[in-house]
Amino acid sequence: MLERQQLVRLLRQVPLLHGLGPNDLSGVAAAAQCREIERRRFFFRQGTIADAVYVLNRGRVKLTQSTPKQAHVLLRFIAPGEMFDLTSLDGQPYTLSAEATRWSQAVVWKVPTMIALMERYPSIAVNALREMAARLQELRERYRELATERVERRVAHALIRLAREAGWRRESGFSLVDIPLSRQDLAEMTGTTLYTVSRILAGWRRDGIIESGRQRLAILQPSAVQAIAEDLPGATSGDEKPKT
Amino acid sequence: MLERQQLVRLLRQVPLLHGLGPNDLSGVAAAAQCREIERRRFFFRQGTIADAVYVLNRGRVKLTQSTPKQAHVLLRFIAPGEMFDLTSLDGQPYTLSAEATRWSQAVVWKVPTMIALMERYPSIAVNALREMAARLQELRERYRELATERVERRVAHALIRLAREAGWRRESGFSLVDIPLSRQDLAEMTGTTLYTVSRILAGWRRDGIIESGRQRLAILQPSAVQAIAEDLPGATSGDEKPKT
DNA sequence: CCGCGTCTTTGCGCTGCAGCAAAGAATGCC
DNA sequence: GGCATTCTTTGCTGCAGCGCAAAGACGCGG
Repeated sequence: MLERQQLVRLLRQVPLLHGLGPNDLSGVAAAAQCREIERRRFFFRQGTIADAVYVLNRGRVKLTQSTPKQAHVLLRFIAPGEMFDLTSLDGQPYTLSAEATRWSQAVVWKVPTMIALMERYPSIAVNALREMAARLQELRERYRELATERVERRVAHALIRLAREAGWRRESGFSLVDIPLSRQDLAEMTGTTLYTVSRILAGWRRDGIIESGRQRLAILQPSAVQAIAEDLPGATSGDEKPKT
Repeated sequence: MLERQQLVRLLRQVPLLHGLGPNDLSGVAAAAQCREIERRRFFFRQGTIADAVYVLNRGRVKLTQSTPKQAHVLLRFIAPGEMFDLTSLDGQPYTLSAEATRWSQAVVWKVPTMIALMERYPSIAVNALREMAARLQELRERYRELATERVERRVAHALIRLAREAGWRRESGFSLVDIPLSRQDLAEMTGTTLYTVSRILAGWRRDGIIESGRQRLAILQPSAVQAIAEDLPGATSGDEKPKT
């Protein structure tokens, strides 16, 4: 658990609370609770009542949605400082689950508390809007991809996003060390199957574009991945497409 | 154009402004502008700077996103009273286009103006958050569908949503009269092609589930559409699926 | 009322990808 | 260190749905 002072210092880094002065922050901190959970445990699960707003402090969280018949979709990862996607302010159930991919710590406000804080410090609400707008934007983009692009390109896009959000720059390219990322995960991010993902990655590995192992992945040639994601020349997947 | 009084009366119906008193509303109205456009014209287009927040007053608006290579995705329709999805508060370009499907009128605030209003009347910001959360929720659901369900079921879901948002109840079922809805539109909503949509609708028409013509569509048996959308018994598409 | 443009239908061939199955790797646990 | 578990790879088969082509229906404007 955290001391008040420590908590305030942390909250200063949180985009949701940008623009608040030290006194304000202290008030906001006073209304917060703190939760820590182990790897593979859930901050909340789809179906339970959405009664709180979460901001991740340390660790890494995976937001997923699942269907009655056990098909899962991986929506996004949350990095420290980010707010978990909020689903409802009206006591509806969560429509997604938040699972820690490793030990994680989050700051939590009850929904009515947070609404009161927003009424008192409107810039919190505006910050939240910004963050929601950005999420909506990204999801729309992925939706369009899913509707219009083939699998290989979607996987390439997924890697680019992951590298941006959680990639460590190395001598050559990026490695995605922060997140244990299985083929299954990638499949659930891109709307395909683990088999197809495995085949695609195998191809890229043969071409020296990536390096990959069990739950690990490194991008050796970011530009090549980019080329596959867009429709640039230099895409390697076998057939060249001669422009007429 | 509208008189101030008339505008205030209209704004009273707008969810975004719920909770504001008459004086507040008058102030909000004073900061607003009004735009009217013809069918097939755009309130704004993807790529131009997002400098305003829109609330539809009368008419019907279609939000679409398109790729460099002319593939289009139909994100949603906006009904009177609804806020257009906001894409950015920071001077980024719009990532979608807003086209009137018929003569439409919208109330418009410049982004900095709206932010100032939100700082002054925080409940506007909270209302906006609610609306954004709902959008995000729906989009997530559609994303999951696109990733996990087959085309026929996605189309059924699209019809259900349309009926809820814009359907007129008739003796039997619903007719979707408000929106000229082509096969192409439905395809762009569900991530498929107009051919496939046409074939699916033809099948349902044979089964008496719907009635459809050029840009028109009526649902005769809502429960049958529901049955296809979920996996209920009574789905008609040829093969029964005997539960083992 | 005719002709033209737009929307819709349907036949047909093709392919990207799903989805078993089964054989490897890598890892963790006792 | 060895066994069990979990993750990955890869061959093979099948089919849902894409997408061309061409004909038909509808509705609008003149």
